[in-house]
Amino acid sequence: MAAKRSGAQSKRSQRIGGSLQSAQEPHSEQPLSLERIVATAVELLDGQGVDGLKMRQLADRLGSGAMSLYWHVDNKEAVFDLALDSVLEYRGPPQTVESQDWRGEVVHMLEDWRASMLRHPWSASLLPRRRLGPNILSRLELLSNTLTRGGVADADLNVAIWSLWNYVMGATITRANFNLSDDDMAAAQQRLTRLSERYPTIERTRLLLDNDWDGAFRKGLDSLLDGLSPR
Amino acid sequence: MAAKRSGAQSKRSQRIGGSLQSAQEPHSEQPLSLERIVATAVELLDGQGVDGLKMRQLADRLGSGAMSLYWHVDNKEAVFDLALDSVLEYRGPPQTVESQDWRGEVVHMLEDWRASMLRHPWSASLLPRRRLGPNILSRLELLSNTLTRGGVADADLNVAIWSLWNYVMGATITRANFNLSDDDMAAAQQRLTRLSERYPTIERTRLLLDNDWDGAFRKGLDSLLDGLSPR
DNA sequence: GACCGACTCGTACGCTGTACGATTTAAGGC
DNA sequence: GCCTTAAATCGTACAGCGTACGAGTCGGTC
Repeated sequence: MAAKRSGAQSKRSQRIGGSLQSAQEPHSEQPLSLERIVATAVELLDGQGVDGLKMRQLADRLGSGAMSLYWHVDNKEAVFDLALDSVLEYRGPPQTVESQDWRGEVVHMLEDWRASMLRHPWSASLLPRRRLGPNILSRLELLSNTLTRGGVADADLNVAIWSLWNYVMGATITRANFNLSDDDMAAAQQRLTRLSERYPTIERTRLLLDNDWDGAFRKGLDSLLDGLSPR
Repeated sequence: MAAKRSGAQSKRSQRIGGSLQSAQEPHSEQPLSLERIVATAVELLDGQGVDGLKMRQLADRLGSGAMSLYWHVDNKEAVFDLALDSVLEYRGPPQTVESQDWRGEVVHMLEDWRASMLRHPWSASLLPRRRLGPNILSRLELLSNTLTRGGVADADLNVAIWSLWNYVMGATITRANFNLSDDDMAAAQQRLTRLSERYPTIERTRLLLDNDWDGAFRKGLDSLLDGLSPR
């Protein structure tokens, strides 16, 4: 008669810190642990996407029975929460960046944020729907500090933070879901030219085919920071 | 031997235009139709959210068997696509807005976009993952035109459009998923003060409790437009 | 030995989307 | 009237999902 633990998080709620890599050993005789579960879930999510993560498959990869997972984890939702947060750690700006350059630090952190999520495309669509984990809160705290250091008044701070958040989230979610294989590109091209008389302008500027996503992200971010900076 | 239709869209692919209201008659003897299916799907989505839409329940509401839906619709994904696009129609700016005020038109269209999605919160998280329907493309076309009229050069146009798109999507998705009941608010409050020494700045400015979402959206949008406007 | 908590997992249940094929209904042609 | 054909409906069935439940295993302590 094993008593399932009840509260917010199973007793195995240690820190999920940084060392979450693991080779792709399909099965192994190591004991189950939160760390292994989360790391393997991330692998699976990277490979199959959000809908591709099944508890049974996750257990298979770990060499265990499906129901064993539930000793370490409350339910599938919790797996998502943990996997998401584990992927969003931020190590801070490189040492070459001096603390004078607040704007550079903001850009660096946000580009790193976007890059982290694009490395795990499932994380982008997941993030807005879930409780903000410690790694996310840390990034917001850092952003808040840096902006303050840059001269943004307290009264304008929240608007600035949310504007940057909105921009980064929108850009990353859009990019992560725009997985353009060559076939897709061809299809989009065809579709567009077929509709060119109905949407002449966006066809002319090739809005949907413009694929310098990184550059566009950076430019838009610059514009937004221009608009937000104290004048 | 009924031949299921194959191609892109079942033969019932008429325009889904504007008149998509329907009272909440739980069952009725009217025949099934794409329009009724989509309208009822929207009702259900509004009430239960994305995960709450089940084909059986949808059929029940329509007073039909579950499998009857599949004559009109390829699969559940198609229901999502149709429901999403049906909700994003734009009727254009009011007549009081004169064509001089390009920036006002942009703001109006984008605020209407956000409002439409917040009226159907499921649509926000759905949009980035799906093919762009005609109503969305029309909005992009309009945006493109208006910006050009406002003096944005072709070379900067795509960056401007995507920046605005990113901002609006990020803001709307975030807002739509932040459904703060009073209980949630209380919980967040508690959680924050408990963590106040770890995240002092965002606690001080009450970032997560600031609930003037509409005002913040407008202010951030203004800043972004400031940054994007030709100097 | 007895006991106990930590942990694992086989089985089973209810629910999902939907393939398949039988059935009903509507519309013409004669 | 009756026959044929296509459009539309739906009952049944199946595989796959998350997970509740309870039995089973293991390694310490007394």
